[in-house]
Amino acid sequence: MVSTPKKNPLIISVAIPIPLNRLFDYLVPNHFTHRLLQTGTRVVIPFGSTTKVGFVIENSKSSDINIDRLKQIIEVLDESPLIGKKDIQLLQWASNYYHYPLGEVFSAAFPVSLRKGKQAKLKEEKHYFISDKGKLLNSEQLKRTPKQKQLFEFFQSQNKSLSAHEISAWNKNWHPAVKALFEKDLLSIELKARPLFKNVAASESPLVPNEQQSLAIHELTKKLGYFSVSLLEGVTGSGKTEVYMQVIQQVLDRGQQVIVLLPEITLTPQLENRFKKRFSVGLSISHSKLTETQRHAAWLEMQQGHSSILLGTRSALFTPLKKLGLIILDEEHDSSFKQQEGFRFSARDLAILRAKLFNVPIILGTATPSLESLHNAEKKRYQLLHLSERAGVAIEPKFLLFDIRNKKLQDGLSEPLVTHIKKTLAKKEQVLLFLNRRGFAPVQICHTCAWVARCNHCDTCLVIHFAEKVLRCHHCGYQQGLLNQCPSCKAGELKPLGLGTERIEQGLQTLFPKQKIVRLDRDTTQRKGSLKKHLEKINQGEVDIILGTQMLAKGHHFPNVTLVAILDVDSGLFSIDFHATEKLAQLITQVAGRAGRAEKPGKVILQTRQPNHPLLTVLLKEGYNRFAQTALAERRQASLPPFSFQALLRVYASNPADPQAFLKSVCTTIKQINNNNTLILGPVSAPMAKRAGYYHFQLLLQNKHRKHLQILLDQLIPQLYKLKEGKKVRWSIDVDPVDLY
DNA sequence: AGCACGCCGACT
DNA sequence: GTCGGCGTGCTC
Repeated sequence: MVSTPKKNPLIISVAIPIPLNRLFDYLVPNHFTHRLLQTGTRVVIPFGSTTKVGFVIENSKSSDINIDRLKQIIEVLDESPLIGKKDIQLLQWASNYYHYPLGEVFSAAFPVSLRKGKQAKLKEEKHYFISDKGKLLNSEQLKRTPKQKQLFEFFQSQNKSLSAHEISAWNKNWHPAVKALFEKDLLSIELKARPLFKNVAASESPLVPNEQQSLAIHELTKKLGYFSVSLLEGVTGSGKTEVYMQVIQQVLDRGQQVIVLLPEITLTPQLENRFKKRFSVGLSISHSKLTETQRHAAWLEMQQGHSSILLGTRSALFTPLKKLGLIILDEEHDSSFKQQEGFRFSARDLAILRAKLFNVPIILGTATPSLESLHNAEKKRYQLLHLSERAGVAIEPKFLLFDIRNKKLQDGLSEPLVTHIKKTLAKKEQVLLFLNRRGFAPVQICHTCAWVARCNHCDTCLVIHFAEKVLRCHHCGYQQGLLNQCPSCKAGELKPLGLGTERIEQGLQTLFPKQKIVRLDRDTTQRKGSLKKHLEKINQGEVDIILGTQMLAKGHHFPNVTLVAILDVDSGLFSIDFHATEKLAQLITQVAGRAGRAEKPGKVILQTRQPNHPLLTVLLKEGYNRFAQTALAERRQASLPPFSFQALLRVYASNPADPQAFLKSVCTTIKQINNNNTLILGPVSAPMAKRAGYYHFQLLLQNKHRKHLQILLDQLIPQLYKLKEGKKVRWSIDVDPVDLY
């Protein structure tokens, strides 16, 4: 076919996944124009000296670029766009709001396979059936291979072709026998399209909800079919999941699909198992630890309606659905819903927008709501639903503050804490110790001249990892062997200073030589499945003391733990980041939630040098909600979010003068445009200026009105691309930053 | 982001 | 004399 139209050429604007905030125009050859290329259609286009997959945004008759300079598209990949109009709207909004290139934002909504141009087809299923040769066979002839005989007879009894799935349902260890029969030419293979719904037998029926659960289920069911945001505040163990499942059932009964978002990959298997037992519909899983093929399949299963429930992390939010009916976002307060590099979106905020666009309800679940969400609930933008009863028993853990000023600590443990641990162990109950620092000790220091081992690439000290005999930087990963002698004074002895989980573990082993101690941190759970193994051992009662970092705080159930101790809460009390106290309060409450489940009352001990700190006293005496109110009042007073809106401009380069020059120039630029009373905070060096050999600086912009900040950014960002000082640095914009680092 | 073009050091 | 270092500049 001849192409290049000379008259009335059709031109399309394409969003391409490159860090440039503009579209590129292309000519559409005649043989593609029998249908209009709709927004969202994937096209292959020549770009520079390579080819790329881009997304059609607009059709037009003209272009700002001289028509002779336009190239032609190479291929149209989709008959029609793979994502719907509302999802495209969502992506366009996100691109504008987060000031991130549209092509990159589109890209984030697709699995890598589709970004690379793979066909949007689910693999056909292999089906086996008895071959012509097999039809002539008497199964008795297979009596020397009983497995094969059994399988062959199963095929005869079914009298139809069977998928791997169906054979598995009959016998899990079918594979060798099928292979053998196939090789003997007794079975043949055909490919069949996937059935639209895979029905799996559910083995569990709904539990009888308590009064609060019933009320929540009732309220949430009423909202189906319309947009609303519900903040489901349920303390740990109050049965949030049961509420979710009963509402999900209602959505499934309406023939609709559900997205369930979780902050962490480690939490997906738990929920996956419960869902599989409860629901007889297709369930797809999507998170970054799956293979590309698996994510491709999950995306298309939801898009084509094979599955009804999608369980996933942050990036799963954009998965297109045939018929969205409900979004659930669990552990709403968790900061991992905010993407921390590249396209820095908040999955929570975009999930709410998505629910709004599709006119469906969204449930935000948590035991410790974020201050923003509580503020929104106060403003009646969200409906607050409470689950305060712990399912089964209603025992709140008891908090104890241990003042460790001037107290002798043995490997981080105060004497009274050791006594409590002993008492708990004597009752055959488990102890959970929490310290948010891994490694043996955070510093190796010279006893004579006070020289410390520092990282050459970062502003940090090297952390001692005793078992591995290395000093390691927790920021850039640099490591070297342990030093025996001080390289500075060449005389002094080098000693570990401070505490890490590894050192505490060693200390515990001397204190409790007969007890089984398990340490859970990034160092001990790196191998796949090792976390799961540890958790199983803990819940089978094979472990007496559990010691770990952050990862313990999230969602894992330890029914026999009755004593929880946070060894050092002080580090969270005096951070320069105003989010730190909120995060600490959430952490304490979440960790405390691990104690005293089942029939045993729990105790939570906090070791601190700040026993009179208002945050701690309010939190412990009056609970998380009172704390949140106090913290919100403080934020209002200081005009901090959610009473103002922020954007952070981060800059780094290998020469510290370059980011400083850039930010100086940025400040001048801001003052030249109408900045709507935007506060300019900075420029300052980032809290840790040197990281992995680069010097980081930042500028914080703050305005009481979201819109005013957005208008400023709209004007400012195109200028940033033009600043000559910007060429020597890497910069990025973070709208609504949650980590000011 | 890629990828090419472009001007200065150690190598067959 | 060239291979290649990565600095800057463009991509419809």
